[in-house]
Amino acid sequence: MKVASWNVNSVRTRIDNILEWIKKENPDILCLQEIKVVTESFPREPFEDLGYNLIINGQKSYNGVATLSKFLIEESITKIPNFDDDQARYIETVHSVNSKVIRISNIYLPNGNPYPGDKFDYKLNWMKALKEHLISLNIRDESFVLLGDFNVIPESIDAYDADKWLNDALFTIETRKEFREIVSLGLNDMYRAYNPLAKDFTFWDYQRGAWQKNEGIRIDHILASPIAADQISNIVIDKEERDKNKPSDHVPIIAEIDL
DNA sequence: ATGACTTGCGCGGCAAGA
Repeated sequence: MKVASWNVNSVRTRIDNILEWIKKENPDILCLQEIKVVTESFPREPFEDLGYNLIINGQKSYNGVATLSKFLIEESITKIPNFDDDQARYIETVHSVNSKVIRISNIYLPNGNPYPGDKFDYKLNWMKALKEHLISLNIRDESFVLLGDFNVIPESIDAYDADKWLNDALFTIETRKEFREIVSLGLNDMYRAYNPLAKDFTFWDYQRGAWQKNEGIRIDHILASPIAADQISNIVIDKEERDKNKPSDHVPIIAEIDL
């Protein structure tokens, strides 16, 4: 089955692109970030018509995440437990697939700029709360995938020019340290695992002709527990989507997972 | 280069993104 993540930068503005992409890729589970709409106004029907069950965690104007699944969603939560968050950035779901299960956390991790400042502190606190929650889950003992827009450039190879990002909240040493601590709980960066030396990106700014100059960064990730990693047989970044009319500034990342 | 895009909100021009 295909599990995908995509920061769509407004689900209502991007609806035609998303539906066209779904018809092309036919993902079984699709995790969206930055839907920029309240839950009640999410355009449910076109997705339900394509056979998806929906869990939506929306917010007015900013943020918001949605998880679409062709499978039965047995459990879902829309908050990181024990973390008081007034922004819609998390959905955790358990999907029942042919009598097997997979747990998926769909995240829109805070941007954190400007650095330093309150927004950066919020980002680090959010990451620490996520880490504490992942510790409480026994992710080493189940098929677990953590995916979404991390707003983290893990290593220098993940930016067109890392020197330009040294004091940015996406790449500061504190951000990368916290990311490593999350990975160290037993998660694998699947795109990097399959492409050890690739300088590939998932985001290109709308400004300065960044796409045309390939000045991108890799900040959308699919991390997998050991059991899930063994179930993943391929992972791709669909950069062609960035060339479409009225694109999101992020492109989808898709994993092939067979439970 | 102080900007440069794009979106939501809401109807003028910010805030936020990364």
